[in-house]
Amino acid sequence: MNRANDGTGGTVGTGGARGGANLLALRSHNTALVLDLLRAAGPEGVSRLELAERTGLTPQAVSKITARLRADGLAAAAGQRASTGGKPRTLLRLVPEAGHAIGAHLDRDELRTVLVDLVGTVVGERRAPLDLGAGADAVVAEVAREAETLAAEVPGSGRGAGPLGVGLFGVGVALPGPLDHTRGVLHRVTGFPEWDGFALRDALAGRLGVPVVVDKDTNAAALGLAVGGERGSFAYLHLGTGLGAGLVLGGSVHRGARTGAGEFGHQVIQLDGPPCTCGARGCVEALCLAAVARGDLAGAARVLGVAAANLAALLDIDQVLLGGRTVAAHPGAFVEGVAAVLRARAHREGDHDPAVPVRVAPGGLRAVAEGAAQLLLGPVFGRGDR
Amino acid sequence: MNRANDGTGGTVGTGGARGGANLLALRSHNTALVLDLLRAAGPEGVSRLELAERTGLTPQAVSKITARLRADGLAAAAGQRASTGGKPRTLLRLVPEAGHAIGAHLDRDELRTVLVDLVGTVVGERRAPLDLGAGADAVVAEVAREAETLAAEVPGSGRGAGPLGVGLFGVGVALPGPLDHTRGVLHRVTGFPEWDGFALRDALAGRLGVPVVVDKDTNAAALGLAVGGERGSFAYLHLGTGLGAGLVLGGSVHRGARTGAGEFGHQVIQLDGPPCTCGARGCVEALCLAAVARGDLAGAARVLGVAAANLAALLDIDQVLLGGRTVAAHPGAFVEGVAAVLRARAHREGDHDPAVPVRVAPGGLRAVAEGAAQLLLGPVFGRGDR
DNA sequence: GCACTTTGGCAACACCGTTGCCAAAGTGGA
DNA sequence: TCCACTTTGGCAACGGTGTTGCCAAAGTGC
Repeated sequence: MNRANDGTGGTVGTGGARGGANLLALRSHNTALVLDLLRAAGPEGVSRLELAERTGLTPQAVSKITARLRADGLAAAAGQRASTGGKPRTLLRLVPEAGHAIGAHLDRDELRTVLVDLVGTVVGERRAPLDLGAGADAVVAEVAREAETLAAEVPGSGRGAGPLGVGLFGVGVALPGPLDHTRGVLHRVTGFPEWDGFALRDALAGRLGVPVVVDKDTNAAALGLAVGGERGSFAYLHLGTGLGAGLVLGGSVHRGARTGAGEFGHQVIQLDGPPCTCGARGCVEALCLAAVARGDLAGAARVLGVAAANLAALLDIDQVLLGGRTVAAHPGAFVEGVAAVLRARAHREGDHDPAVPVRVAPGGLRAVAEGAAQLLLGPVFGRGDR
Repeated sequence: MNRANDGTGGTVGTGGARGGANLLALRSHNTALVLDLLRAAGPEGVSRLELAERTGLTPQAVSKITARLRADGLAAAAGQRASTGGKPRTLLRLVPEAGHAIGAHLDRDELRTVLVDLVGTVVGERRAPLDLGAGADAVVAEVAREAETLAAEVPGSGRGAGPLGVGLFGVGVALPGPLDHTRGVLHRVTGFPEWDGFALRDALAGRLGVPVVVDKDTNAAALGLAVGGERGSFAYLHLGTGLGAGLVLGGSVHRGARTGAGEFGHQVIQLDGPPCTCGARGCVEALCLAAVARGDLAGAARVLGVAAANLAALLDIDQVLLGGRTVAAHPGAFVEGVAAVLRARAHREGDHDPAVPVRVAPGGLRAVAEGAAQLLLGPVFGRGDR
């Protein structure tokens, strides 16, 4: 009967101004909070009282919210906890099949698409070669074809399916390069000027008949990690054919006003250093990739570490996560090299704070595609834009 | 009768978890939104319908909220707009005398305190020499004395005055160096080890009997600028005896989990560059101050510009604001030097985006003290932590 | 003087989380 | 086996939010 999320996201107030909130927005907010905790709890489930404690809501409010979710088929009972002297707590879990989303990762030469259920589990995956030079129409057609093939696996789905509770939420598309996340328009695709200003979101949405969201690959990966359980604030550093970053501050992806945030590769860390393809001198990307090219992994990691330490100090983040093909090829060398720089910086500046931890981002080469799917699922759990 | 803000700030849910919202939180949120627009409108005022349009609330909701504010004495009628064929719109404005806050700026050798009214106008100011070496008790006593002298100017105020509608909201204290904003504890005061771990907030609050908030000088200045009308996201770069930054992202100050964000002076921009006092090499602060010391203002500005361009690219901010004694001494040279680097970077990376604008921050040497007062006033207008 | 437009308050309403209450479902001791 | 006790969680009533429908008030313009 009830809708857990009607898609309006509360009162509108379009534009830059902060918006007023009404009762509908209040309900969506609290419902999203509960859904987020249900998802985080996994198949074991959580009790109502635990949800109440962790949201700050009263137990009765949680009961009302979870009753709606159960009526909508989004949540279900999952056994009960051991008694502590009274009636045992009933555990609730999210129903994974209650919704799905598709994530598409347009890499330089490969298209990777995944079908993800409501809890974020990948339940379908496809890979296909990609040729951006074939033109926008051909690429859009190819992405649509792959998405439709995957979508056919969703029970009761198909084009035009409802937004929630059954079928497909939509398709998230992640790709490198500057673009406008809010409008879904590409600014520039390096090496393929015919893509400049292409309205990818509308083209794909018009063809598929489901919502489409477009974002930078690094932002998608960062969102996927944030939804996947990484807490607090962190930076996802992606080292592949280029170098970029996705920033998560306070649990939300920071994109900046023009989706330009995370421009990490062209951070200058060597005044008057070697020239970069961007025109500047001493960019991390140029220094790092040059070191990789000559086989100097320690040098590449050190350079990356210096830039990561700059970022960590500037934003006071909780951890640094590394990903991308180049990192995947030599994970140990990069993690240790970057961590060494962060340790040195922390010890020099004061004894109070421990060094920012560095890890390889979970998810591997599928992280971007999974994150792309979270562009649609995230808002359901309150992980939308900010 | 009614309280526009009861200080609880909605449901608690202390800790890192995102909190649930109840009706009280909803009301505070919308009330803060309306208050913020009233403050931004200035003495001319705004009409109810304009408030409704800009918040996304219905006119009737705005009427209810403004009726409460008028009953509380926070808002009042301010004439009416010209008719457009019907009943003319009644204009509403904030009552400046409805509340005050004190801001204290503990600089290296000077204590500057300001008394600010509800709309942010400075209505009192004091300056006194400061000697951090005199010990915590002496400094706390001195700050308390200055604050009490200023507070005496508030009609109907005094110690223990109510939090809203009459008297003093509290005292905001801004000072350099690492500290814990949430607990009001100093970590380290460069050159004065006896201050390590001093609970400044509690010491001062206990003595004055009003709420006290402590923050870094750069964060306070950035908050003051954000409340003072600077829109969107920006960085405030403070170049005085040291170099630091305050970051405003999406209208709110970004402090990071440990109030460490804005560590800008020790961004490394020259690998294996000259050693810095922090132990690292090639920090902007060392490079920039060395250039200033040898009279090379263009060089100092260029170095600052490189670091500013890194920051602007990483966070996709809307503008860069410069402040601090060194900038105040040579504003033209720094603004132009930094702007030149940002222009060059923008043109190299693409033709779409114009360069990030650079300006001298308004407020001058009083900006930090004014911002410190906003540490108390800001939350009333929804500009609290995030 | 009258028709019309526009503002903004009053009253009724739907619905949010909250509170008070109590049935259901367990434990543990007699 | 019974009973006192603890704990869970649903039902009902409640206060208070923004919303809707309605209309008096206050202007303009013919």
